[in-house]
Amino acid sequence: MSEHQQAPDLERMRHSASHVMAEAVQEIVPGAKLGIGPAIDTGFYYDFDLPRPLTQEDLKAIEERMAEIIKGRYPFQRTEVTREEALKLFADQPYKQELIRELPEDEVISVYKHHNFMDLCRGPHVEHTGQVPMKGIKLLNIAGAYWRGDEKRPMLQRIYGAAFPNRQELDNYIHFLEEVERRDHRRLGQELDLYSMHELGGPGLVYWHPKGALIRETIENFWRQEHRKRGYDLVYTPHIGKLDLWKTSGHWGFYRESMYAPMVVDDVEYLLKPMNCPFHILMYNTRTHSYREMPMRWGELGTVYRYERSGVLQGMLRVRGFTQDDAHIFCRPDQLENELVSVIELARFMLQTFGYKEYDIELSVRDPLNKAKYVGDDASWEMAETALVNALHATNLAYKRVEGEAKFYGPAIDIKVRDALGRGWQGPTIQVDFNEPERFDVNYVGEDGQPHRVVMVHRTVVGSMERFVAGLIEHYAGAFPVWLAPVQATVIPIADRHNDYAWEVAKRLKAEGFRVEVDDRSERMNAKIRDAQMQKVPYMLVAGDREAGEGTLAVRRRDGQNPGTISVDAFLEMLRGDVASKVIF
RNA sequence: GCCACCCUGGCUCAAUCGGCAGAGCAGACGCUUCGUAAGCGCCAGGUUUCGGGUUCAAGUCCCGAGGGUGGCUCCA
Repeated sequence: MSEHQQAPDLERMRHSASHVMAEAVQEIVPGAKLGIGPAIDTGFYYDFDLPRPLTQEDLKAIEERMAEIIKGRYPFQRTEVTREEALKLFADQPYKQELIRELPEDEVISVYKHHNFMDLCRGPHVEHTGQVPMKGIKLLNIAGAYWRGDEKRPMLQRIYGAAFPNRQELDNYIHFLEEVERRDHRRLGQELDLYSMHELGGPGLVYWHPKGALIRETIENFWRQEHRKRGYDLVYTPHIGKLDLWKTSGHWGFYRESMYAPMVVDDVEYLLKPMNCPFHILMYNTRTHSYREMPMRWGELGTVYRYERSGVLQGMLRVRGFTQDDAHIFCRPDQLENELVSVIELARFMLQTFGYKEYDIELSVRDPLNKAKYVGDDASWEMAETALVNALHATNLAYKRVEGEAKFYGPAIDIKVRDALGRGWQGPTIQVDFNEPERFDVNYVGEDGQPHRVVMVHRTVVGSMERFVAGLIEHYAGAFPVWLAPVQATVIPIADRHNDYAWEVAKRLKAEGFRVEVDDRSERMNAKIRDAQMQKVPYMLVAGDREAGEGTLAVRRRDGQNPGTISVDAFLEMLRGDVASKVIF
C-alpha cells in the first residue's frame, strides 16, 4: 500500500495495464481522447475525454475486452520518434499534442504500441500484454478529474483500476477496501449513535449526540489536564471579530476565500473566526510583558468556521465548523527551539496514548514559485524554517521537506499519523509565526528595558475534535478503549428476577464514576449480549441466580477474552486499571 | 465549485414496461423468564427529499433546487 516501495516490475505491469485498458476504452467508446494513464499505489488509472459519460456497465465491457487483449499476448513495441513525427502520430489527440509540445528540447520522445493501440509514453512496459495478470485486475470506479489537475481546464473521465500480481493479492486489497468501509466513521457514527448532520441544519455542521459528546468530553478533559501539567494556561475567546481585526492579521488578504461573508452589526462588519490566533494576540497585548514571563502558553479549544467547497465535505473529517485544540506560545527567540521540542514531545505523547504508533513527519515550507500567497519577508521565513529544522534534529526525528504546504503566515511541522489500517491522517501541526507578531506589534520588555519582538508558535496536537474523533472511530473500528467508551459496561440480568441485583451492581459502579447501563428489557440474555456486542460495549456483565446469590458477575469482554465470574469488587478494580492505563483492546 | 452517480417509514432495502407503495430491523403493546451474538405474536409508522412539468395515470419519464456518495481541485 506504500508508494515508496513499489517494485519496478509491479509498476511496469500496472502501467501496461493502463495501456491495455485505454485500448479497450477506445474500442468501446469511439472518439475517445486520451489524457494520461499512470501507475499508482494500488494499480493504475487513465483519463479520457469521451463523447458520453461512462457507466458501470461500461466498466464490465471494458474489463472483458481487456481480458481478450491480454490473451492475445501482443508485444509492447517501443519506437523513438522526432517531435514532428510524434505530433503527426497523435494528430487527433489534442491532449497528447499538448504534452508533446511541452517536452523539453533534448528529450527523447518515445511511443509504445501494442496490438492496435499506440501511446506517447516514456515506458518501460512489460514484454507483451500476456504479462498483465487479468486475475489481479479489477476496474473500480469512474471519477471526474481535471486535465492536468487544473480546475480551469476540461474535466476528463478517469477510470481507476486495482492491479496486483495475482488473484490473491487483489483479493487482499478488496478485503482492505471492505474493511475501510466497515470502519467508516459515517456508518459507525450512525450505528453507535455518536453524531449526525442535517440537511435542514446545513452541510458540514456536526451535531454531537450524547455518546459522541461523551467521547469528546473525555478527550478534552484529558487534553486540559495534560496541558496544565506542561505549563499551559487555558483561555476562551469570542466567535466573531471585527473585519478590521482580520485585515490587521492578514487573514482578510490571504485567507478570505475560506471565510464567511461579513455580517453587519451596528453598521460595522464582523467576521466569523476561521482561526483563534488574532484573539489570543489581542489578549496578550492588553498589558506589557516582561522577558521573565516568557514563554506564555495559551491554549483554547476554539471553535472556528471555515468555508469549504461543497464537494470536499466528508462526514466529520472535513466540515465547515470545528473545534481546534489550539494553543499559541509567545516566547523569546532564544526559547523557541526548546518550546518546539516540548510541543513535539507533547504531540508524540498524545498520539501514543490513543494508540497511534507510527507517524510520518513533514516539514511544510513555502512554494518557492508562488511567494505572493504568503505574508512576510524571506528572512523571517528562513528564520522560522531553521528553528523548526533545529527542533526536529534535537528530537532525532526523520522528516520529509514538502514545498507549498506551509500556512500563509509561516512554515510548519505537520505530523501524519498512521491508523490501524496503515492509512495516513493529518495529525498535530506546529507552526512558527514571525509575521503576526509584526503586524500586531507583539512585544515583551527585555533585560535591557527595551521592547523586543515576540516569536509566536501556533500548534494543535489533535487537530480538531471532529477530525480526531472521526479518525479514532476508524482506528478503533468503533470499539473505543474503556477510558473513552461512552458505555463502559452493560449489566445483563438473565431473567426479570435479577433486575434488582443488576441495578444494585450498576449503582455501585456508577457511584465510582463509571458509565454503566442495565439492559432490563424482557428479552433473552442472548439478545442482550448481541445488542451490547454490536454497540461495542467493552464489558458485558451477566447476572443470574448464581451471581446474585454470591455477589459476583459473569464478565464477558467484547473481544472474547473473558475474565470469567468475579466479585463486583474485583470487577471494579479491573475497570479502574483499564481507565488508569488507558489500555486498548 | 467541477464530473458522474444516488435520495422510498427511524435504519437497511423491495416495488416487472409508467398501472393499488411493500418487507426486515428498530419502536409501542402483549405473551415468554430464558446462562454468553437475534424467543413468539400483534399494532403503529409514507405528501416516495423539495418545487415545477409530461401523461388517463409518475416512486418510476423531463426540468430546476437541496442533500449525499466516489473522484478532481483545496484543507484541521
